[in-house]
Amino acid sequence: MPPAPPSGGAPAYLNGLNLEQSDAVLSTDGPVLVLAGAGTGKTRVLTTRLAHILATGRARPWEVLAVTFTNKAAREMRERATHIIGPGAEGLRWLGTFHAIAANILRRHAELVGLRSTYTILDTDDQERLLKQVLEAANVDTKRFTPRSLATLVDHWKNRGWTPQKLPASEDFANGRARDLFSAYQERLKALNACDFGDLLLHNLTIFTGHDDVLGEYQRRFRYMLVDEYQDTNVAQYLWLRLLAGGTSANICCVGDDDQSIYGWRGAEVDNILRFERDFPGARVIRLERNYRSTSHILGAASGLIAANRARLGKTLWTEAEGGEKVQVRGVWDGEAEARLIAEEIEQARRAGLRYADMAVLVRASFQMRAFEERFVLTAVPYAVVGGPRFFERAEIRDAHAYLRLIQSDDDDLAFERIVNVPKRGVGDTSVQRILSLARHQGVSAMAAVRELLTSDELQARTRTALSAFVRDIDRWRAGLDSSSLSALTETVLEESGYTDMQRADKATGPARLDNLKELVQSMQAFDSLQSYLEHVSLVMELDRGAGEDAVQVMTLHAAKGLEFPLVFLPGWEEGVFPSQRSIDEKGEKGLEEERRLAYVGVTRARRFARISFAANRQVYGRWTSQLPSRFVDELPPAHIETRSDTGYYDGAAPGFAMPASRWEDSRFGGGYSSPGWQRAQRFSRQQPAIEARATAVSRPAPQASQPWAIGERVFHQKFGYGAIVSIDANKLIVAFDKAGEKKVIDTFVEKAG
DNA sequence: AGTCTTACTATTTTT
DNA sequence: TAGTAAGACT
Repeated sequence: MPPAPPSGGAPAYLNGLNLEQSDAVLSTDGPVLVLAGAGTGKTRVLTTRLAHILATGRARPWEVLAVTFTNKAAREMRERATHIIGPGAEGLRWLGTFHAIAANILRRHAELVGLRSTYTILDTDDQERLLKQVLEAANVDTKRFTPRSLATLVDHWKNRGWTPQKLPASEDFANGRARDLFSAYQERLKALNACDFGDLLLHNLTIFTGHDDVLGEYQRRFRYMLVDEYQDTNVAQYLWLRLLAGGTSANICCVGDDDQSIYGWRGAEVDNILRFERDFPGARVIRLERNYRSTSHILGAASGLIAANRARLGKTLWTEAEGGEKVQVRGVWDGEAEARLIAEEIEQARRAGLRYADMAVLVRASFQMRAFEERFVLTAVPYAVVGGPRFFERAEIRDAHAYLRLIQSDDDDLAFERIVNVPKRGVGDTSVQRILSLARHQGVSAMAAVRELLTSDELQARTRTALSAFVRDIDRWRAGLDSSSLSALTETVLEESGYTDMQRADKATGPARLDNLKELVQSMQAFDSLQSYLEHVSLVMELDRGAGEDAVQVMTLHAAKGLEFPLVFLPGWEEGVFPSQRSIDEKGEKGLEEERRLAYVGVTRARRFARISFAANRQVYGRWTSQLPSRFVDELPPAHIETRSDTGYYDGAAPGFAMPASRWEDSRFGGGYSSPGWQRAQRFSRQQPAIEARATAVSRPAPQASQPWAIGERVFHQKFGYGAIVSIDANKLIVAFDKAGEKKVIDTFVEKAG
């Protein structure tokens, strides 16, 4: 603990905060909603508030729950809190992302939902493979009903807090099989001792609502709660927070900005923030409206734009930074001309003293990036694409992880399937199916099934040799876990398995993949156990890689949230592109409002200069299309913009797009959830035990009762044909086959003849 | 088991 | 247009 502030004087960490900011920091008790507009010092308020709670002894570090959405935000909060109050902040065990904290809680109470504390967290790729198996097992046409679409749907359900039992009848997939498929998937997860991202929160809800004692323990522990980006919370997260808050007088502080809610498609419910005062009657609402980032023209343009939205709490941003350049709006002939123009302006800005890293190109969708990349390469403008394909989602990284997961545990069937024949060892599809079928019949893991099959004649000799070597390798590497470092072990595994050789043989993509693997091995040096490493990668899907170069940042508008740049380019403001046609088609007026918030986020990223542009023609997926300027261009207040059109494609007034005022019915949560939320959560809690009772600790389906075999009995085998039983040893039979001779087989593969 | 060919699809993606 | 994924073919 740092020394108490000198009596009478305000603590140093309050210096430089404006009135509203310090109000938000000092109103520690009771529910508080901080509406923090773009650039108003939100992070500073949040971290200072956290530091203040600790510094004044209101709570000890482990008694504060502080949740964020991203690992980056969590890291930043921890660093800044440590900066203010020193090492005392290190005890902040409950500062992290929703998922990381929920995963911790689930580890402690896994058995209450039928999991073991060693459960694994599946990523979206594993999730889709598993769903594919579920769909195939249920004879669903996976062409018409893709695993991916079901994955999206399941995610959506879980985001709403729905278990299969709670799934509303209105939800459908594959002609009325939604619930069955959902249930089957959950059963498979349990059998694998695994859960997906959505489950982390959902299992928490099941535990909290079914076990008052557990919930009570956490409610007492968390004396203060801080929630970042509240506008992005989904229903499950909302319920989770409500349960932990324990009542309407909790010391909960939610910080957010309804105007920056851009993840509705991910399940975020702007309504959560809009109804905070109803959820917590008597809550303090503090608005941070003084902007420290942008010039008044930029703020004016952004404010005018967002004013067209209906569903908002309303804030008026202001700044003392008067003047500056007006937001420039330009029309060009086509996408190529747009890229050329922006590349030129980048060089101009650089001659005027800006660094490349001070500039960003923010696009709606990644297909827009190509034009810029091509132009930047041509004109030697250094650039960096932020986001893009994620490191941990690359095939080679996932392969390496699959090896490690299998070394960690024989039970990881998904890992087994992924790498049993990578690199090729001559274990074909048929053999793999045979293994999995045996595993399922006996209720054991695939590895166990392999071990068993090796003692029989079921597999071809060549396959058997290959699998036997594979099993021996895995066992040997596992034995090496204790004696060598994780990164050394991984190198050994990649080398000895033949994986690196396989990549070396691939002249096209091999080198890049080998680089990635090297990087992976590098990043492992920070970990001392395989367990902790695997846990880390499943929750923190990121790798800090050397940024720092002076380069123009190219990214999507979504990726830009929370960032700021002196000069921001906003290309592609055309109807259909931005706002995205699909967004409007799918979500109507709500979708449009979210697009508008995205535009608002984009404009407010700029500190000094914002340059909006649109093209009359654009090549989309190889097809030329004519574009109209975005309705958002019309909505920009003329006083804050300056339109320039060297080509005459823009005459200052784009065709009007009079949108009828929204009359979209607010059918928020599929019925029930809407009012009042707290009572709903309580009711939800009463119903849970029924589900809980079913979640017994069965981790694999019960083995099938073994058939009563008799010596001399005639049997039929898929591969060896007819024969008679010679001897019986538990589930292994020696059968004298009419054609194939005497073979040792496993009873699940034979049936009684005749 | 590996290679070639064809068909399909294509926003945003905090964990 | 391009990139992938599944199926057919050898």
